[in-house]
Amino acid sequence: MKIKVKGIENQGARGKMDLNERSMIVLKSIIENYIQNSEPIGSRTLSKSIGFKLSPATIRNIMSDLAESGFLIQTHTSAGRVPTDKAYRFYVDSMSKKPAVPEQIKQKLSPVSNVQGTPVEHILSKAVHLLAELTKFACVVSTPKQSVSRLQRIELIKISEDRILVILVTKAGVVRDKIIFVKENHSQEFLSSVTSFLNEEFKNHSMQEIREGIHQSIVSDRHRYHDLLAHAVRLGKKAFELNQPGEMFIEGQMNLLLDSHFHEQSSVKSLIDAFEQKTAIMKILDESMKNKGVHIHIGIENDYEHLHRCSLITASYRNKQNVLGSIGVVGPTSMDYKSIISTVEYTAKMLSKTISEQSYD
Amino acid sequence: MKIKVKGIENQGARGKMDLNERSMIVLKSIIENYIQNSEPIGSRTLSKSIGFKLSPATIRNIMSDLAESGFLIQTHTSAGRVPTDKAYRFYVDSMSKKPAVPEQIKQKLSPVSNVQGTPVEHILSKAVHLLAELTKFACVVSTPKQSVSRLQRIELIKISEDRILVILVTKAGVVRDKIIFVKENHSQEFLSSVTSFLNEEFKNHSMQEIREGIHQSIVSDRHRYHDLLAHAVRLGKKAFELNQPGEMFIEGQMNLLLDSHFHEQSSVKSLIDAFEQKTAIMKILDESMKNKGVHIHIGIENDYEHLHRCSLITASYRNKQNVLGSIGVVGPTSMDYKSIISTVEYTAKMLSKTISEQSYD
DNA sequence: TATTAGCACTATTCATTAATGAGTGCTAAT
DNA sequence: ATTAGCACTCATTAATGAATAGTGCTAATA
Repeated sequence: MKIKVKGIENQGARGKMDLNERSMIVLKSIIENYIQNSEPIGSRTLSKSIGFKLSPATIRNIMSDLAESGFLIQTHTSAGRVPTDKAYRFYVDSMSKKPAVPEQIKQKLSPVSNVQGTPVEHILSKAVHLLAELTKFACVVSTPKQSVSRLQRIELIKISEDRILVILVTKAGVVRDKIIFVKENHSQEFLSSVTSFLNEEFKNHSMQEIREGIHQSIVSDRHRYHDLLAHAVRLGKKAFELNQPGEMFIEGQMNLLLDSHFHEQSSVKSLIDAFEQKTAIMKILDESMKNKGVHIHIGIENDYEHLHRCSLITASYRNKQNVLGSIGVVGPTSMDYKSIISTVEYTAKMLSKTISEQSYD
Repeated sequence: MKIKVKGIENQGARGKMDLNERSMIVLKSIIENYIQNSEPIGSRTLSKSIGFKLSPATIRNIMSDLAESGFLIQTHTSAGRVPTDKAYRFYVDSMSKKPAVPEQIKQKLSPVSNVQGTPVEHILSKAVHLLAELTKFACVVSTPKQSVSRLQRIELIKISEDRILVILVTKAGVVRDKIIFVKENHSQEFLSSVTSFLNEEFKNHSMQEIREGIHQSIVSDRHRYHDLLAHAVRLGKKAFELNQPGEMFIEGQMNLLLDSHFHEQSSVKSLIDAFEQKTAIMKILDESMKNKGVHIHIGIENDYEHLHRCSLITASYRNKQNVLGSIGVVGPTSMDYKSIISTVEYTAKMLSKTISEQSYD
């Protein structure tokens, strides 16, 4: 969005400008100043810092209007005005195209692609760690959802008489393991048969499909296997049971404490709660997987009350086939949206690239 | 350590007591009070709260002596006196036998044993989470050291032409995976041969041994395998290469912020650094694996400067065969050592029990 | 000789006050 | 429509003083 303004930088000529657009510029200046300095700017200072000539008094009028429309609030009479969540929303919505990611940031994120060959979890944790370091806020990333990823391979390993170690490898490159307890003492050979049966049968199917279809599929194949069948059904059901809820890595929580906006005791407590009980943030990350691009949740827009003073910037990452999870930043509503958004976007892109390259299809 | 004191609770008869022992009691009272209330206690108040009759003036003399011997410091004249790290050290060293773990705490930790069948990492993360919840401090746990654990099984799975997924299962029940890149395009069948060869050869050996002995062992077996050999050596070397440095889970960092002792800006910053760069804490956890029992590091005793205002209580956990890692609490030097120590000890015990039960030997 | 009472002294904390200053709102002039 | 000027508000800061909690020292005491 380009705003045309006549007479800028020209003291003498006062160009005609649409009031609306002018107040937008003022609003943006206020927001940007607040983002930078974390304290309200006065009409006088603003008048000086703004690009074109406008007296403090005029700016006061504009500010007054903006306050009336809900873009600004005063904490008390005669205090500077501070942007509301509505203002931030306007700001990000009307944001000119995201700026290019600075070379410096790209460089600092480059280690993400240097951890190829390591488990996906390591890549994620590397990425979220770097992102936290760069943004100086708290960052989160969700691990790939098991349900959507497709099976690459299953292994059943006999551990003891009554325990079998199940290893699931998904196309996305995620390895999950669990132990299942069985009553019968199967031989390793028998398990190998079941293993190859399950692999043949279910390779390339999503976990969800497998779980839903495990009965039908096996039943229809009845003629090929005999005593194997009953056991395979049982083992298979157990093996594919969803055991792990979505996980989430958090990094840089402490960063938030250094941020001036969270110095008040009450909001610190809120944040602790929000991170303690991870569900709310997890939900936002999940939501973010449904659509492409960067998602922005500003303060009060968040359903969860403890996050009302935070903004979340999230973006999903994927391999060639599926959206796997998402990564995001949790910071104060007055964060520097411009740079954070592009940094998150870039990180997600890097992540997708790295993971795709070592995905198994 | 039992201290015999005559005349306690008896105003009239002033029993003879060794001055030293009496001052110990005073010191302990001061420490315990400070642990509880986080603020210095005055001679007058102490005189009232102490078990036996002793005037404020006498207590002042004793306190003065204690200060001279380095057990107490005054932040400034006419402020109450506060225990030094030396005092805490005395306190924990002279502590009477650890109190039994309260039933309530046992109950709250019981979920640790309810996660059997899940990966070891989950058990650890559950334990450290609960510990943080109970102690209200930050808690850490190190994942099992790869080097000491012994091999249960290795699997090589062909992923693509040039990539092989290696899955290592240790006796301790830890599953590790990594991808290795190869130049030759091996068939899955060939990999199976290598797999069984490696399994036969190395099962029950520690990773360290395997890594060190992989040459000799294979060479001495030369007669049994032919072309397999060269590849097996290469693959084996790659597969067993140490790829992951010890990991560590952290929980409840935020708890520290609510603690009154860390409210000063400076010490918060220190803590952030300490957790950011995990090596120092990791080192203490590693150290703790060398000896049995609970380890206590008080403030200045820590090598790492950022931890000078913290105490760490750690204990190792193990399976039937090996010490695997350790778990610990990071809190202010004025923590309630009595209860924290026994809680950490109990948690480590629970952890050992749970992990032993699902270990593979 | 060890303990205690009493008193002088000191430093923190808290509430009050006054000065300062940044900022707005309104009105009249341009 | 814009601006200058002025009155007013409220937060922040520093200074003041009273109250408080604490020690150190000395002389009296058991």
